[in-house]
Amino acid sequence: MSRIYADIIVDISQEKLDKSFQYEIPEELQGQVEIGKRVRIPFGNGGRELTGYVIGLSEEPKIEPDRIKAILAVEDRGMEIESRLISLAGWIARQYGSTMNQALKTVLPVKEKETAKEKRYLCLAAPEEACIPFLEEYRRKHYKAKERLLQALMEKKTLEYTYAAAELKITASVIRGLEEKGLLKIERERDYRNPVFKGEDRKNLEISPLSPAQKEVCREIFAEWETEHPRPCLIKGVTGSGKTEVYMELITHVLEQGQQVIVLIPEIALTYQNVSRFYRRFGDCVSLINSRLSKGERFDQFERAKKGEVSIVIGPRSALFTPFPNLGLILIDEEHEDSYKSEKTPCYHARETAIRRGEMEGAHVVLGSASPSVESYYKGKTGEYKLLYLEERYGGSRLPQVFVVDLKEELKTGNRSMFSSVLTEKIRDRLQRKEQVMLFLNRRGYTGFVSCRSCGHVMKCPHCDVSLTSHRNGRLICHYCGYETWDVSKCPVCGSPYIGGFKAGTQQIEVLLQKSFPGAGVLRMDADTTKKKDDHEKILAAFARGEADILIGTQMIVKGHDFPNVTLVGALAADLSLCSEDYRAAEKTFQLLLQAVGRAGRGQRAGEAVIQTYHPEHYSILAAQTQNYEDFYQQEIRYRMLMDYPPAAAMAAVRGACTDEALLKEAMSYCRKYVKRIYPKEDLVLIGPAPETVSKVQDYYKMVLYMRHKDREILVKLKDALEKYIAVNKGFQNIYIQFDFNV
DNA sequence: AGCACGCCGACT
DNA sequence: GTCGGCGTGCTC
Repeated sequence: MSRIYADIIVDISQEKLDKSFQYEIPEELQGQVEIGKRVRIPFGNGGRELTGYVIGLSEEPKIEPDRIKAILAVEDRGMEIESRLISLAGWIARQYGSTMNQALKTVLPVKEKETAKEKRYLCLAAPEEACIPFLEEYRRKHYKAKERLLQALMEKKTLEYTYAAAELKITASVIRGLEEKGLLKIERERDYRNPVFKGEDRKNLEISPLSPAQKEVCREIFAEWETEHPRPCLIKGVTGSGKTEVYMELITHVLEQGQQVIVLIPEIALTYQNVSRFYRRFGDCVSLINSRLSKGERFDQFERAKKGEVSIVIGPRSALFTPFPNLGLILIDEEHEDSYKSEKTPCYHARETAIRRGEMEGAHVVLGSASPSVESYYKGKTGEYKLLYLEERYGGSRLPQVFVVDLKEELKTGNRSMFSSVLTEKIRDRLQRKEQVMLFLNRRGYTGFVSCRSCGHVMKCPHCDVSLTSHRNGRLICHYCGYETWDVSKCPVCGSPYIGGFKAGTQQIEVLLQKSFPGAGVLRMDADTTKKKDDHEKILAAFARGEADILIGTQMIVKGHDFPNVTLVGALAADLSLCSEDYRAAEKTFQLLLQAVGRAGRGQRAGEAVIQTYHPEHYSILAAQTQNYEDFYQQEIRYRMLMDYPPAAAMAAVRGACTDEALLKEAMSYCRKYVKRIYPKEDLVLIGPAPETVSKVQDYYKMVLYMRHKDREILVKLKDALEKYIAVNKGFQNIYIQFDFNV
């Protein structure tokens, strides 16, 4: 009879134990040990007892069977919700190519409990005079580590444990030595945490009745929920159509069933102003999670959720893992926002993961956006999601009027400045009327593409249809496939010498503005002026109070806040993101422009927007001008299908990092060769390896290999195989490989 | 993380 | 020789 072994992750708070261990299941625990269960296990030589998580069951012992120890006990405290989250972690690890340990850490804040709650400090336990003889003794005996530690302790009195370990290279045995001499004490300090939520005045609670359109959307969603296999619902609702009222109605319905709700909002929109409506409507059962919360505070919120003290959690991406015992609904607002995709391994996408969690726990998923991501809208159109429209703006506010300025024409008339004549004129007009202006410089993805200022031609890769990036060595490089060519001094299309990178920052614009409009109050918002956490809000608040006439900034300024007195929005160079080297460039450009344009004239006054571009004929610009999402989508999906980009096919990235460039290059090309060897069929497209957009970070060179295939499962299998290949190959020892399934 | 093991300088 | 610190590697 073959034995069954349990694969167990020992202690997820320990980075170094990032692998699973096999344990025997003793007779009396047979049947109790399942995936996701918490178990007590012996670990290490000292017979140390630890808690582990069962992540799998296997029949084959991986090491000699006599070295395998047995599970001591199953913790039944390990509630159902945790085991569900652990299976979700399993899915994340598989889907996004991370280790189980990394996935568990993303999903379970539980284990951070110890570290966040109890910070360990090393404290000097003897008076300084008493230490000096020891210090001298250590110096004499060349006990370098002890000397180092004691010296530091005498200077600072207390040290953080982790700091001592990392910076002073102190090991546990050294600390024990000093402790025995009575020179040092380890203090565990509890982080006392205050509750986040202060009671909100609910007296002025008024529930506005739903409009017929809103009612209809709710009715359709409820009808979908009644079906046997409810699909995720996608509400495409223009700004001002009252999506929030619909959300409220859905939430109320779910709460009435005794279930709980998770509301995801992009981090940037997670302001008090935005969530206070939820407090007013639902009161104390609402809990807010944001990145300003410490890990401990976040843990407390999760704990409250588990105990049933709250039933609505509002937060960013990470709030998705709130351990509600009976989750009924996950709402994702502004579902197209890219902050829903994690940039750390596992690079999970909150939308996909929410849908998975919904399936597993029988919770509904509702997505909302004024301009859904191409992927989601595609799924809506093909029936994978239920698509609902909320197109009518109430309050009758009008769409802003949008002017598109061709910068090529401006150049022809001799205007080489950042401001077209139309925009200059309109700014002057607003200043006179004491209305406000927002100028938006889209620098996302700007990495030095090369374009002709005369005809607008952009140097593109002949293989990938993305912009080439100019490098200091005088070469133009494609970051998708590595194609290289010489930089040009003349436009290959029209012969104009006005070809080069677009170089302008918000700072230069500020200077230019002050020159052109002396006396105008200008506020600038970019990475420089928002270094501290609150700077962002402070600038916006100052602008809202009318302390400046013009606000210039990067994409930060177009998200979130409404300014009723803003009647003009200018997008200074809409192309900057259009020409980034990313197949999503058009989508991102359209999204940003649509949002920017939407900032104009939110109050009673009619708004205007000016889009300056070198590509007035590009569909993303045209669609932004008419503010027509449908037009944009039709063009974009055609392009994606034609080029086999998602959602037509799945893409995965293999990202490598190494301090040795040559070694990295070789290793990455081996990856490519290996993948090609085990999957030689033509339907797999390999792109690269090529340097990453930012090709060197802190002495680490970075390269990426893209894999594209119709079937995501194939990519997952290839990733698994590649992972094994990398693990057994000595040549990969100093190379960090990361997988990203959501390119 | 915690523990054992083995290397190497210092001192009997 | 031996004592003991300190780095390294392993834990199913």
